Amino acid sequence: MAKTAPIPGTSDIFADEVAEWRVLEDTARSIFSRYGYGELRTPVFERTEVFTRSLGDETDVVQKEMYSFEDRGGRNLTLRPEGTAGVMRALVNAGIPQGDERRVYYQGPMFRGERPAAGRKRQFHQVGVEAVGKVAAGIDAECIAMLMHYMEDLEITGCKLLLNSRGSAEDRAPVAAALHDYFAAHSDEMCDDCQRRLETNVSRIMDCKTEGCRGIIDQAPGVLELLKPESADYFAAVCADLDRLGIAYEIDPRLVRGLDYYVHTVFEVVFDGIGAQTALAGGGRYEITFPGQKRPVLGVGFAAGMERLLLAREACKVPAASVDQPDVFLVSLGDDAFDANFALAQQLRRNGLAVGMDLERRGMKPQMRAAGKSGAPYTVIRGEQELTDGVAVVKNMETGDQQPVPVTDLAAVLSTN
RNA sequence: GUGGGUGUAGCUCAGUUGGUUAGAGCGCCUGGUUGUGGCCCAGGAGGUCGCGGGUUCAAAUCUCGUCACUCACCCCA
Repeated sequence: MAKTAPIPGTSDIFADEVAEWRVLEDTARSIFSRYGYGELRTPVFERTEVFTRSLGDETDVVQKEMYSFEDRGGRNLTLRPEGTAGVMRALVNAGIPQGDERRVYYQGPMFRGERPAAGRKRQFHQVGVEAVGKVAAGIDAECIAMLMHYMEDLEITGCKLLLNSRGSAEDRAPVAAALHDYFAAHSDEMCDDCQRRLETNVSRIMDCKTEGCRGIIDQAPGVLELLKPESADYFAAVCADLDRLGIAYEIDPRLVRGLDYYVHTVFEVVFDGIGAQTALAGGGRYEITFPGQKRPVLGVGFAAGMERLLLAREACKVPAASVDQPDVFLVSLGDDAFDANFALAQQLRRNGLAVGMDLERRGMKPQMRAAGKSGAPYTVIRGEQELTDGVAVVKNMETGDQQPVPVTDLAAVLSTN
């Protein structure tokens, strides 16, 4: 059994579960297209530098979570740990005319070598969107509204939208310096982790849950107050847009995202009840500079963890999507009827019907059991008598009513029911 | 990478202070006279007790190791 188990952190997804995945995918396509986003499918692996350059060399993802390998040509490749970098690479490669904008969404597997836990896999799936190019100021709020629209249609209730700003690229150094100064002054009161973060990633300290650090964090200078006036104005405009769209949000100065490319608006949708993980989706505005490109490419987007959306829907008691079931189940009495039904099944399928049938040539009882279990609303029964009469008995499995129907009319009769 | 919990039938799990043929429910198969599912009844198939050492007359049970699953830390979707 262990030998056939999938690699740790990966899983096999069977039909009943796939039905749930389809809900996520279909809903995404339906909603995102209304906002002008079309699907983009990019490779699951890229040159490693596509990720290291855009996510940032110092981020945890790049430092210890990437599945990297060398291919036969000696190229250093990496299984994508997130979707944005590859999407941006593809759009840049395709070329975006000056002053134009591209809107795409994507969906598919991502890979990170972390220790698996509830809502965290090594091969996990994200559905995300990116608006790239000349991203107008209004896109931040529109994009967030679309995400909340998605949550709503997925019937995920009780989730919360957190909002913050990182300021512009020019804000980053001064803000980090200010935070570093503040926390350095209190370093002796902080936990070991935060002392380490002080040197590696100051902003992460804001996330610390340790009792002793909380007091210090609460007194820390707010990131928003440290921003340049233009950046603060930008953030205020995004908030005003959200108010206009009727989107509820909570400004969380402690919200930090793990990737370096974010600027200005960052947001996260959080939900309690899927283990230790709380983030269902996250995103923001970003800038990525590719080798050979003079200017950074701008974008706004988000990604949602599909496994987590599934868990959240479960926690919200959303009824499971139904799996595909046959429209009709064929039951045969005797070898002649079996042979006739074997051919009939094929014919009905060509007429667009989903047809089930027991191929074991068993007795009628097991066939009827199989018919009932299949969930087919109708059963078609044929024996010698029906064959000579050129009819088939159509049985309604719910009411138990049955009627002889000419075989030539079967497809039509079953299709209308 | 660091810790905790758990590995017994296809699934969910019992298995008493180590004791010989390892159980239940669900599911599956066959029947309950002629060609009718769900309910009920009877019977049946199915297990290297995760794997490998050790202790013992005797190990599913104790011990060590290992692997897997799982939860949490870290971090994130």
